Amino acid sequence: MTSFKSDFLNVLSERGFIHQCTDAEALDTLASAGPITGYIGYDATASSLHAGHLVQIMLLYWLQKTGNKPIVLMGGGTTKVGDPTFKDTQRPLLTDEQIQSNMNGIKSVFNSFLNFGDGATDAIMVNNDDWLSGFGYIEFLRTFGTHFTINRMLTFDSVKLRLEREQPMTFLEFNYMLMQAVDFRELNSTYNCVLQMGGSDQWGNIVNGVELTRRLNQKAAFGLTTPLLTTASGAKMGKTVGGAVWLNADALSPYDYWQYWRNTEDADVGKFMRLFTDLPMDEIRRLEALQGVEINEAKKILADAATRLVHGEAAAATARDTAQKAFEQGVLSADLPTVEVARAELEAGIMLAALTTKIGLTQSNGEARRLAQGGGLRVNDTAITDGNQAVTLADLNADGVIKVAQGKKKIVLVKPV
RNA sequence: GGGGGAAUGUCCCGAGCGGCAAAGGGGGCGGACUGUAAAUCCGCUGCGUAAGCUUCGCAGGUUCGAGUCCUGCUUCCCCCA
Repeated sequence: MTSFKSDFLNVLSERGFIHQCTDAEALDTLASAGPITGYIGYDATASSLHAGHLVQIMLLYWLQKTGNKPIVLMGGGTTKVGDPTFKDTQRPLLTDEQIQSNMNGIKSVFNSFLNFGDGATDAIMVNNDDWLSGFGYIEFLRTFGTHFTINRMLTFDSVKLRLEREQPMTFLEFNYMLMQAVDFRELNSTYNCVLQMGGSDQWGNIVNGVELTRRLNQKAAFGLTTPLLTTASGAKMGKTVGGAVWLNADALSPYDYWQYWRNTEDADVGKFMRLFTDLPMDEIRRLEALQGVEINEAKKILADAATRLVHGEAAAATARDTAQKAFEQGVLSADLPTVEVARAELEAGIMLAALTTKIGLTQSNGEARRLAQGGGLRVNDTAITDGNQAVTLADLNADGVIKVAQGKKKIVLVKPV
């Protein structure tokens, strides 16, 4: 592994963030000379970012930690077009209202990772709608269209893939890469931003921005991408029982978030600690070397550190404590996910299958029944194989709740009200 | 403009002589084994307590019966112009 002069690239490099870089040497020289400004763009396609975005967020985190200025670019404008990169089909267009509300949801998570403000290395957040929407069509074409050739655009993998699979790509989507390039140029003009980062799938888009900036602004500009992340067994990252691993607490509770990291495969522990925590490298090297049962300790530390970054120290501690009680001591903690059910319903007796569906453990009664048959449902730690069995107030435990579990890891406390 | 093909189980791929709730994968979930891991093995994977109900691009039609045949429409692909 090459050694760099700048802290920034050294950290990224030893932690495994770097996949490709347009000119690592020149970027290193620049970064070692003084603070640089870099940005990453996020399109507002959902109301929360998820674990898949985390690598990129960590890039901004380290950028700031090593004395540089991060810009968070909200894709208010680009989301209106929709990024076609490596997608098979066009996604439905979002309305302005949806985009706005998604952006509001996404913004909050950055506060946990970055310090925003007016200082030299304080992070700022900008919205590309501010400049993109202002362009007239002809003006846009004349200003930027002349710098892109169709010949070149068609050679990008992101476009080629779609064409080779004989899937249509609309002209609208085809314009996305221009808009992203314009973003970089705009940020370079306004904030002297010299670096765009992103996932490896963004390489083509980033390179376009780098070239456009160099050409129009006659300034140095760099691009850097992170490797595509999969777990050691090849699965895509960021999925869990309930769906994506969201970063917003209202989309995924800190407890579930903690659980996600706790369940990391052995082989991924070191990699994840490098990428998703700020633990010192010495400690990571020590922890990832643990073997067998001992590596579970490392996983807890990983979960703690990762949760702390997103949800804060207190939430991480609570999550760990809750998990420890539930899994290691077999004790219930009041902090487990709790759902309130009308007392009257329990009094009358509610079918187990209906109950699990009601509290979100299953999607339909039929699914619940099948699950039960396979031994996947338990009430107060007793497996119930008949989904039609009634759950009543008699099932309340000493704490006045009913513990319903789907499998071994998904536990919900039912509380009568 | 002409000719030929394709759309299947609300995750993906993909079989399907007129009797099909629809083969097989992948993925996901559950169980066993373990260490809240991986690998492996087993089970489940449309809705309904049930009778039953609703699915194969959309709308009609033929038939006792249609994913399967006919007509029209939509979308996509290929070839010719």
